[in-house]
Amino acid sequence: MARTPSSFTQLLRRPSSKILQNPKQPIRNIAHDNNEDKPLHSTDIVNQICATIRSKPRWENTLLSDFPNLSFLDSTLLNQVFTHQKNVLFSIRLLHWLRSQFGYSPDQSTCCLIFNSLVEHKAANAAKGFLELTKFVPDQAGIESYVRCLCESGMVEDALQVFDEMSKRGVCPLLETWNCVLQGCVKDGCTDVVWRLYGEMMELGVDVDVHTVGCLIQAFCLEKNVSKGYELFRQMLDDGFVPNKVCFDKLVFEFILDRKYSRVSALLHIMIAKGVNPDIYTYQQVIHALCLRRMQREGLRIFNDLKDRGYAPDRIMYTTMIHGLCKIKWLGEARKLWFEMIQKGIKPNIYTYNTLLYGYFKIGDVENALNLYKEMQDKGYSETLVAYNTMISGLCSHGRTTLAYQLFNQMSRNNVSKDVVTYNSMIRGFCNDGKLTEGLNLLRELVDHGLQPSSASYGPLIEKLYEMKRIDEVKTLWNEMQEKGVEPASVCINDDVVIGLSNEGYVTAGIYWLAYTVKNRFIPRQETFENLIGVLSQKDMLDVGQIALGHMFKIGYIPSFRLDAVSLT
DNA sequence: TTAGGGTTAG
Repeated sequence: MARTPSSFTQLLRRPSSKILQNPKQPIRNIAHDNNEDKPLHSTDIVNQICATIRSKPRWENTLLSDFPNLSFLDSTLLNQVFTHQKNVLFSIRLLHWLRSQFGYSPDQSTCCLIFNSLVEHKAANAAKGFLELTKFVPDQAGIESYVRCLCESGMVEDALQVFDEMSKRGVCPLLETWNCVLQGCVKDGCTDVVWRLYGEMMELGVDVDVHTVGCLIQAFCLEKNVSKGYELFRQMLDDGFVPNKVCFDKLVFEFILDRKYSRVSALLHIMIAKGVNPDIYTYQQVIHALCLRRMQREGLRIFNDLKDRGYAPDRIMYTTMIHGLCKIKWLGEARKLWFEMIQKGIKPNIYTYNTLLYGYFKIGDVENALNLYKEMQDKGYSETLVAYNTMISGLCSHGRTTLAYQLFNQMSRNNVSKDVVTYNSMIRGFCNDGKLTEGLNLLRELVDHGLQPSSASYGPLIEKLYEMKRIDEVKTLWNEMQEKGVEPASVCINDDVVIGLSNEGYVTAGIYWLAYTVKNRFIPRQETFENLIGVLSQKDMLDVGQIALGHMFKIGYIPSFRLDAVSLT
C-alpha cells in the first residue's frame, strides 16, 4: 500500500475529458435571462410592457406616458406582466414603481408569483427584501424553498432564523431542507449549530440520509476530530452507503495535516473501489495540506505528476502551488508556474496576484512587489482588503513604513474597510520604526472602530514600551489586554518580556501567560519555565509555581535546578 | 455536469 505523499498519484488513471476542463460552470446571469415563453393569456400589451422594461434603462420615467390609456392596477394584467417578466430584479423594480406611483400593494397570488420566482432564481437578498416589503407569508413549501435558497446563497444566519421559527411552530421540514441548512452551517464553520440541529432531527425522529451523515463527517473534520469523522465514515461504508465526495476530500486533507499518510492511501483506494475517483479537487486539497505541513517538495512532485498523467491543473490548483512555493521562498519555481499558467491561457486572478505579491515581500524583493502591485492596479485588483494588507504588512517588514501608511490612509478614501490584520501590521511597522505614539493611536482607533484586538495588536507595543523602560504603560496595556480576554500568543508576546515584567513585580503577566500555556498545552522554552518558577518562588507564590512545574514535567522537561533550592517541594 | 478547492500579520 502506498504510504508516502508522493505515491498518492500512483492510482491515477488518465482523466476523462470532462475533468480536463475547468469544472466551474459560468454562473447563469438572471439579468439576461430573456426566454421568450408564451404568456399564459397573451396580450400584446403585456409583451410591450415587458419589452419596454427590458430595453429602456430609465423606463420608470416614461412608462406612464408610453402607455397612457392603461390601468396599471388591473391585477390580471399585472399578474401576466409578472409572469411574463422573467427577470426577477426587473419585477422588483416594477413593484417599487407601482408602489410609489399608485400605492400599489400586490395581492396574495401576485406575491406568491413574485416570491416563487425570486426563490427559484436564487435571488436570496431580493426575496428577503420582498418579504420585508410586502409582509407576505409564503406557504410551507415556499418557506422551505426560501430557507434552502438562503443557505445556498451563504445567508445561513437568515436561513436559521426562519428555520428555527418553523420548528417552533411544530412544523417538521423536509429532509432536503434539513440537509441544506446543515450544509450551510458546515460551510460557515458553525459546528455547534450542526450538532444542535442534528439533535433536533433525532428528537423528531427524522430519517437521515447520506447527505446528513456527510455533514456530520465534515463537522468532525472542522473540529479537527478527524478520527471520529473517519469512524462515522467507515460505519457508513459498512452499512453499504457511499459518502459524498466532499467527505473523502476533507478526510484526505485532515489526515495529511495529521501526517497519517497510510490513512490517505487507504482512503484513495476506497475512493477508487467505490467509483468515486480522486480528481483535481482531491489533489488540490492534498497539495494544500502538504504545503501547510511544509512539505512543498512533495506537493510539487504531485503537481508535476498530475500534469504528466494528463490532468490539467486549473487556476486554483496553480494558485495553491504558487502560494506553497512562495511560503518557503522558492520564488523561482513560483514564477515558473505563474508564467506556465499564463502560457496555458489561464489568467492569474486576484488570489494569484495576492499570492505572488506576498511571495515577493517574503524574499524582500520590494521592487518587484511594487511592480506587481502596479499591474494589479491596472487590472482593478488593488483596492481590496487582502491586497492592501499584503502591501502594508510587506512594506512594514522591509522598513517602508511611510509608504505603508500612505496606503493605510488610502483605504478609507477608497471605501475599503480595514480589519484587525491591517491595524496589526501597521502597528508593528510603527513600533519597528520607534514611532510608539502612532502605534498606540492606531490601537485606540482599532478598538474605537469596534474591532477585537488580538495579541498581535498589543505585542509590538508592549515589547517596545518595555524596551524603553516605560513599565507603567506596559502594565496598563497588559491589563487592558487581559480585560479584553486577549490571549498572550507566544508568536506575538515575547516570553522574555513576560518574565521580565514578573521579575519587576508585575507577576500578573507571568500568571496570565502560564494559564494560557497550560490551557493550550503549548511547549515554551525550558528556560522560560525555569525563569518563571524562579520568580514565583521568590514571590512566595508556591501554588502557582507548582502548576508551572507540573506542566513542565508533563512536557518532559527535567528542571536543571534543584527543587529544594526554589522551595517548591 | 450537485458542489466542493486557493490569497493577508505574528
